[in-house]
Amino acid sequence: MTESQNTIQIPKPKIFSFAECLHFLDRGYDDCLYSIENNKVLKPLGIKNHPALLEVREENDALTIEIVYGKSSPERLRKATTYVTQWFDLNRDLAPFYQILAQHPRLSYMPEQYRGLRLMGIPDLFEALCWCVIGQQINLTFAHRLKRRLVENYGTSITYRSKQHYYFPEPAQLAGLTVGELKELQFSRQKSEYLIGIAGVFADGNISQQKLAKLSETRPMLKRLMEIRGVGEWTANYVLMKTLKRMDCITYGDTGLQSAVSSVLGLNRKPTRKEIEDFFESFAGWESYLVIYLWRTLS
DNA sequence: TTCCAGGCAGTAG
DNA sequence: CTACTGCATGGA
Repeated sequence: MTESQNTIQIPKPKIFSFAECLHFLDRGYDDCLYSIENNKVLKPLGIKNHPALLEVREENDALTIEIVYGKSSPERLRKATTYVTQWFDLNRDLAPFYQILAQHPRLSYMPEQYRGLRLMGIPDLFEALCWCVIGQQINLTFAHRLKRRLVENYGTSITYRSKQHYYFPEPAQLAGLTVGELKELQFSRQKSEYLIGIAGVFADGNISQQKLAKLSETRPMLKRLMEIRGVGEWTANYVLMKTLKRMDCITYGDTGLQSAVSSVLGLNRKPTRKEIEDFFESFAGWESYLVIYLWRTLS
């Protein structure tokens, strides 16, 4: 590898559709943390003090990552590869999941219909938790608007081709905010308190992605997360599937999930917790993916 | 106008 | 344990 090289290719896994993944990223909401144009994704890479902008695109049998802004090096290309691999969940073999789907009386259409859709992650735990709090109990359009205000006010950015590309703010940047400052951005008092509190425990090192990962199993991770004020069962399950890639998470209470399950079961009402548990029973070890695929039926 | 959205914490029984 | 309520705002 030469010093000037600024691209690297990742072989595509067996069951993978870049188009399905892009469909998720670009399903009509205004996300401020990446941008999509001509089937290419632009994303600032989270290496502190060394800003870089990645472009991810599909080329033949590979995903190509190009560092289009900032210095490239073998080390940074390695980090970019790790990041994209987590983001697109490239190291997972979906065949066992598709086998279960194929046997399901109502979901056997999914392996074909949504073939290659991956669990698109949020590799950073702090960002994932904040995003959950922002999204709690409000519609997704408004949630994206709130996130953009937060990011544009308190995050750093790089400018590339006269467009700004933002990093999510660091915990320390949000920990010092006041409720009043966030209320000016139209955050509710409750959301403001939750966000500032979460930023505080991250800034203090009280909790971290590494510490959480050391708990090694889903249940203690859920318990630990739910000790944080503002983090309930929905949020804890959401971040475990999106950030730590736990495969056995069900976002109970999620209105979208309830609506999808209700529709599949033909209930005409909200499913009970037990009905959701029963529905997921044959998907042991793939619950998170089933949630993602059920959400896919809604968009 | 009314209802509710990818919830949570607090309270009452 | 379950059931209920207040929170806050904008979309549909």
